[in-house]
Amino acid sequence: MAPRQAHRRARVAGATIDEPSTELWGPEFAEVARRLLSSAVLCFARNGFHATTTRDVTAGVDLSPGALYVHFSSKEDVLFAVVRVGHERALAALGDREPDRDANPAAQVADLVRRFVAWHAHHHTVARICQYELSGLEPEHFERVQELRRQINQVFRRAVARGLDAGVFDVADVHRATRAIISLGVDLVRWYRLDGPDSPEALAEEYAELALRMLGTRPVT
Amino acid sequence: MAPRQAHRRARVAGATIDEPSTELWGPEFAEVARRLLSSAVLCFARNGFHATTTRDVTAGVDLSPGALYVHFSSKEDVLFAVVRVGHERALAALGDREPDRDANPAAQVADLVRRFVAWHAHHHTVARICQYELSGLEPEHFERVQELRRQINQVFRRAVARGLDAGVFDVADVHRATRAIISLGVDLVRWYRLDGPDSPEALAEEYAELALRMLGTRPVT
DNA sequence: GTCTATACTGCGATAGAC
DNA sequence: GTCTATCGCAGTATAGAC
Repeated sequence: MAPRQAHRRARVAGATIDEPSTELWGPEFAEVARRLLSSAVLCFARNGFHATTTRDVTAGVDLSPGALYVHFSSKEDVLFAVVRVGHERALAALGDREPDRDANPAAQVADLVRRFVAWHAHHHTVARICQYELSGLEPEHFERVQELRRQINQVFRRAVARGLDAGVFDVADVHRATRAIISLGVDLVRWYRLDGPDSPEALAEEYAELALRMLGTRPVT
Repeated sequence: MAPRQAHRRARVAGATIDEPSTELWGPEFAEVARRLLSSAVLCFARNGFHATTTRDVTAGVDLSPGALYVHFSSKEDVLFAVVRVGHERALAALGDREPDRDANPAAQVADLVRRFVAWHAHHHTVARICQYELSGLEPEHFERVQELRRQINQVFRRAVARGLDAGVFDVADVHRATRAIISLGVDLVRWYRLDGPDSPEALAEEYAELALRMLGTRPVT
């Protein structure tokens, strides 16, 4: 068997892992818990949930192995916190306003794509865990996350459906079109890096235009 | 701690796992090795590489735990075989013919997308491991796989560049456009199921059209 | 709330018979 | 080439002192 520790540290699977910001977690968690979450995000993103040890997580914030269990009930509980908050923030980033009935549907879809892509680019390390590590969740926690994912899908689907009703989109099926748009926004967590040539906002703008093209509309200003 | 075995068996992370075909592995592997690989694919796709035990893999083909090591040197060696062959087949599916200089660039890109998407849909269980489990590879093996991924990217990039040179595409940047096209083809492994409403060929056709739209071209027949 | 020490489990890999 | 049996160890989680 290969030396696991060295092996693990070297593994990044091609993705650059940027430090997640501690503020992301909000007042729901105490200071130490927040730092543990950020350490966990780095570890999970680098090596995956199952390859990460509780010692890795605590060592990242200079605590002893046992200290984790004062703040979380298990390693899975840490993962759930990361994934739940990640999805909640992504959903919140889409904006909580009711869609304006009078606004241009194409502009609204473009706006959603911009928000979604910019959030995923900014928080691509957390978002990566939200996409890649769901298999580490216990069934009940997984179900809670699925519900958030359904809500995110619904926001996009409604916007696409409105444009289709208004006759400004040229696609055969709402679900399929929505799926393709979200695929673009999700897959960026696989390759995006903050120090690359594309700022989150530039990528957001590019993908908003691609989404409109896929929907069969010309860009709107 | 939760009961791990029951926990593990219940875990599918929302994706349907279809049985991989044994023929995929080709004559490179003996019969028993091929069956072990197919069992491993199922286990890895369901639970992830690290959550899968060598006992899970051997139990899937009614062998004793130790039998695995007659055919593979380690669990990681099994993963590498799966991921390497998966990438080789995906690359081969793109076709080995040199691009026809006289052919319509748009038609050529559409053809590549069709082949890529159809392969990933047909073999979505293997393809899922190729996208999600790279972090389980040792650095040297990971590098070998990266080389195959570069070749796949290059095939697409060349085709897009040809169309751009010919003036039939309306995009600012070859790399970015290629990236978006591949994102669609890759992300389907996250949600695709063979018993769903879209056949691999139907999805391939849909995505070929979306690719042409993103490139700023009208579909060609 | 953090520490040190450790109990307990389960897994990767090997040994040796057939 | 497959089996049974097992070694060695890594890793989660807990106990109990401070």
